[in-house]
Amino acid sequence: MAKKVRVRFAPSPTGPLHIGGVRTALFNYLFAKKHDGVFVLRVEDTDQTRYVEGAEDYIKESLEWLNIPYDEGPGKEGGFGPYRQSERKHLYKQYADRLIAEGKAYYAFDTPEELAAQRSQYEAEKKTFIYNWHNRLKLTNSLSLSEAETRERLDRGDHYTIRFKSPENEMLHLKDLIRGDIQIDTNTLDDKVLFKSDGMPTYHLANIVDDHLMEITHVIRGEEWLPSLALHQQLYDAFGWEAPQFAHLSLILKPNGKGKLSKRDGEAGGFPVFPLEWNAPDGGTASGYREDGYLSEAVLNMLAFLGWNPGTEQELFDLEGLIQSFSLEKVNKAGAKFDPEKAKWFQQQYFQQQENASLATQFESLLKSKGIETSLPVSEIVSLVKERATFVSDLWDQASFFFEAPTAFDEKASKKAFKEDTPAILTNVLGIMENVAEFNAATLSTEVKGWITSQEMGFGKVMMPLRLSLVGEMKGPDVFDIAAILGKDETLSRIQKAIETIS
RNA sequence: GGCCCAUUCGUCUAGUGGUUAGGACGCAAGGUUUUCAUCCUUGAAACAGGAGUUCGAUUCUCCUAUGGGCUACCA
Repeated sequence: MAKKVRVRFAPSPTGPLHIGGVRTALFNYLFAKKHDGVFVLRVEDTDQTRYVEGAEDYIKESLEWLNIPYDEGPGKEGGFGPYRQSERKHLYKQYADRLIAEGKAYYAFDTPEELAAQRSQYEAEKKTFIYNWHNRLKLTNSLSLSEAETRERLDRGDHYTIRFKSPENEMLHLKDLIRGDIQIDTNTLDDKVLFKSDGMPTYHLANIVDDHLMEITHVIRGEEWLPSLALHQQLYDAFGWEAPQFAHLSLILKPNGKGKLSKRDGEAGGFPVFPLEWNAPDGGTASGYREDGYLSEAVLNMLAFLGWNPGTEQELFDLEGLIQSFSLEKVNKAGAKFDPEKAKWFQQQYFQQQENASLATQFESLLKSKGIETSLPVSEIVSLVKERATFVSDLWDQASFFFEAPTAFDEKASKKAFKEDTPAILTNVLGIMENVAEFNAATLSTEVKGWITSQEMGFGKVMMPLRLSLVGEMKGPDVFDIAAILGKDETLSRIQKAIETIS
């Protein structure tokens, strides 16, 4: 029987979660649910110098908003906790020691300054500095030092790191679920630091130990980790552990220009790069999809299609549909440029599916925030202008004239619509509307249009000024629908006002 | 510089050893709406280049180019 699928999303709490990270979380979630598995959140906070207050909460809130909750993680014990690496600190050292005892790792006493000096010297000679078999005996470590000297340094408390002893002349055969087979010559690999002088493990060690201990079966992570796959595989082998299967996701790139999507691109292009608005402890801020009015379903759908597609022509998927259709084989190898326009299109699709009543509630609170109290039927207004909107905020742009009478008339439109005979025409319309049997759209329409026809006049001569009187611009739903909602008094008053203005 | 990964319309992508290379976003034109938007129809738009394998390559192999990632006691 196959092992129960367990995947993890392992972000570092160094700031807000970027949509690339969100996509990684989503793919992990989809894969887990597709295989009836477990989705684990593990916080990788081994670098104390980069820890940012609030980042962990931000990550949790983002997953919650997107409705992709973790099954196990901080606050949700599942028998494999704790789920913060800082709380697992005591676990790692013994594994590093074990590697040393078996001759697979060694102590290194070089200071960061010494290494930096080595690197710049190599660079000056146009050579590449790699801390590995070809020069490790020329550096300061337990391989180049005598046993007694190593002991002495350790005993007197010298700072040290523990490095992995990368083998010479071996060809590694790695496997990636998305990319297939990858071969690496170990001669090009360096002896990575496994354990830092501050007593914390590096990502590499902590990652392998935790994935093993947490019984992770599939590691789905960003492509930036592909180069360390060789190290990780060797670590599993060194410990004699069965390695999980790996899948590396391509990166999300800038909409135009070079490189991966960054916070700056969002600022420059006027679109969010983060799921939620972020207010950093140091005062920096960044906009988020949620605060910009996007529906979480739209963001999820949009993100899923960045680097993945179901192989059919269907593009709109709810979460359940994504779970059913998802497969790692369908994930693309190449990086995808982010397209804010397509993101908007997804939003528009989902926005149109919203119930009028639900939108009306949201619109009402927006109106309230603008200090507008109204007795008009908001739900009806929403149904009239909804198809012109993509966000709740667009509703205001499309319907503000219902709540605020026009104070000016669009210049270009006025030139076209307001002619010498316009006041006389509007006065006639005013008379018709005043005496209409029932003030509703259908009756209004019949009466006014009937009159226009009887006058053998062009429709535009009447309809354009009428719209301008009520709306102020040449936009919006059917004029008679507008008039009906506005009510008799307000409609007549606006027409009256227009007549006065242009006379 | 070294190592690794990638390359189909402007963008996201489907696809196959023989196809009119399909869809979506965006763009353009037309229609509907006597407004605007929506919506509908149509259109322009791609297999990076060069070798090789093959009767035949966009599809397989190699090289080149381009793009991306990594190259920290960061993750």
